[in-house]
Amino acid sequence: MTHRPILIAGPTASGKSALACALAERLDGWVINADSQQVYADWRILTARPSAEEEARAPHKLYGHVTADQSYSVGDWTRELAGVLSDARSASATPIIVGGTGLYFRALTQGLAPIPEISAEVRAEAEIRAKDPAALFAELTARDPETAAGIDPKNPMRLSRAWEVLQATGRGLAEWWKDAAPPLLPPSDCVPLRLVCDRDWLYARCDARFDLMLADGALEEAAHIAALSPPPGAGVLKPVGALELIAHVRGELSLEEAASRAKTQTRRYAKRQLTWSRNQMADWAEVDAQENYDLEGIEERSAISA
RNA sequence: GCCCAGGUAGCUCAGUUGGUAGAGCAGCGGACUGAAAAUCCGCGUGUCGGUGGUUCGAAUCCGCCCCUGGGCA
Repeated sequence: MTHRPILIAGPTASGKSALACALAERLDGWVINADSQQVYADWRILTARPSAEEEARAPHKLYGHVTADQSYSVGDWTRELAGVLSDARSASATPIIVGGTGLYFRALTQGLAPIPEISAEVRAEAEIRAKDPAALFAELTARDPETAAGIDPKNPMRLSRAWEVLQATGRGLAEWWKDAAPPLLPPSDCVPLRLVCDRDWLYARCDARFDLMLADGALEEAAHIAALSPPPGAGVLKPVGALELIAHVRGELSLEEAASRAKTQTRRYAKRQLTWSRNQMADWAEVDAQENYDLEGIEERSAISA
């Protein structure tokens, strides 16, 4: 490998996959997915996975390899990524990690606590308890005040996670975090880039892209998923627009209404990504998504000086 | 042309007997440690159609005008 790994974080519909592909071609690299939804095999169009043409131009890893009945988490991703990075090293390929999931990038560059997998029984119990956030927060405050102090008292998912870890391992999250493993890729060992762009420009692209998804067969994908009848809350139902399109396929929502809601959800998602990027990745180098990419400049930054 | 109902936030609307206005959605800001395209927190952003009048004071009452929808011709 003659180049350091390149990290490309950007909001949905910002054109980051195209940038990654162009860089991979230029540097003999691999495009590696850092998007929590593009891992699902059954969603290609709705999750805006790289096209077949792009996949033919450079190797793409960790895309579409998770089946609809599987769950997937940042832990799964981090473990799989370790293997891919190792393979890339053997193949002398430059890893180009691209995606929109801020949490995945955080785990990658800052490390993840070695918390064991929690059993389905405990997780189910935690989910039930989280339906009463106030009570669960009170219990956590009593049993694990250090973790509770750092948790949003009204956020059921965060409370549920804190409780399940405490219940299953006997240790609180705050304790576990103190054992965080060193990051797979410290920022000093890679080139972290974040795409920035004008808000109106991005929103217009989100809207236009959803219409393209419909034209490309997103409804057929939704019909396929609907036929699998995944349980409510399944990971495969998480992509923006999934529930709306499935509702339309089932005749519960007009296409116009489904599309309108999905576009709104997409904009809200993009906004959250921008907030994360602006505040959590403030020290990453900015790349303007609206201008022609300076591939040469990025290559130079990535080059390992002898 | 006449009659009726409406013109209040980006949208849909609320606004009691006159005291310069508030909900939902959208939008904006923020959080985020194994569901993260998830989940959660915070913030009204306004010539109350226009204009003249009554009044200490008008989104609110009166006159005229403009616009929209419906009805009658």
